[in-house]
Amino acid sequence: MSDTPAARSSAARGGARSTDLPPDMRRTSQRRAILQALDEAAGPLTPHQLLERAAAIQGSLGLATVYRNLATLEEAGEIVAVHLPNETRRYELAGRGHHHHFRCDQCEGVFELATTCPVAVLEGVTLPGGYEVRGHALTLYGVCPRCRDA
Amino acid sequence: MSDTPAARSSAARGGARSTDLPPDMRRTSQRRAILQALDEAAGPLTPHQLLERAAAIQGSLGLATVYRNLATLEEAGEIVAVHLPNETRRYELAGRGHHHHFRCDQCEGVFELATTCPVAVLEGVTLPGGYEVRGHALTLYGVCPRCRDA
DNA sequence: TTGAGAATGAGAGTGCGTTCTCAACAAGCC
DNA sequence: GGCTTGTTGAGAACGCACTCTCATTCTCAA
Repeated sequence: MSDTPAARSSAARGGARSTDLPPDMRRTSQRRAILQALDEAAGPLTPHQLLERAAAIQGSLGLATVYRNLATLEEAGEIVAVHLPNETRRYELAGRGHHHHFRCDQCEGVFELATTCPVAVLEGVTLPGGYEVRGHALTLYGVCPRCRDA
Repeated sequence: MSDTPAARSSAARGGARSTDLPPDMRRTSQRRAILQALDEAAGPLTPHQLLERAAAIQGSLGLATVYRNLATLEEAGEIVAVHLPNETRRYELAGRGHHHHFRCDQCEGVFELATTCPVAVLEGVTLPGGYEVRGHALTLYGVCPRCRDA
């Protein structure tokens, strides 16, 4: 647990990020648990994963609370939604810069990658056919280290 | 209509591809209309788009027929499903080789790209962290030529 | 031409992610 | 401590993509 991407990213930001809430937002235990779960994750989480992990931190909480807080926190710019092909929406903490995700074919987990983006070269380019590129979505698939070693 | 990607791809394959059905599959007018609609499209289509376009070719047909044929044709290897982030499943004719898609932010259309793949370099590579890459999904976003000129 | 059975169409049904409702609770200002 | 009001939890409700049902129609081998 000491060198997971989550542990590293948490350390890089100085730890107790989960208390950084906009001033007009009440600091409830549920909200803090949701942010803590996102902070400790190695990649973006689905609402159901978040429900599970936040419940492990906080006691128990309702699915409606998770959805409500995701909407509120996204609007406040604290978190961002992550869409992967053929997957339900996931969420991760905002402010992590441009990065992509890796999805393990075996455990179906999604992880944040630190690899430099191979698609950046196309940004702003007009492709043959006249398509003006303004953004991209890249997901890598394969086997995560945990599943390979298992 | 004479130089769309669809027209070009159709011409490249010699035209009346839509009659190439597996021998154990009955050649109904609905089935032919579905394949013709896919053949004439500039990119993958959703079941509803397909319903609309096949109906324009054939008269009218039911949504269940579209879904049933998509499943049958996919199983037969005639078509492939295309998953884009935050979009419902789309379908395109099989055998078009490795390519990616461009989604227009304005008209929300999805187009097939002929651009060489910038991610191929990562195929088979093990990334820092131990992630073994075995595949990828890339979608480019921006403005299509039609919307830019409009 | 005919008959078996594959395919169709319309609409009801299903599954799943997400949102709404409303009474009870709790954060935070006075 | 008391009060205001934002927040919560449980479950019903919703929306949408997709599948099933079944009577009818159509394809195609014999």
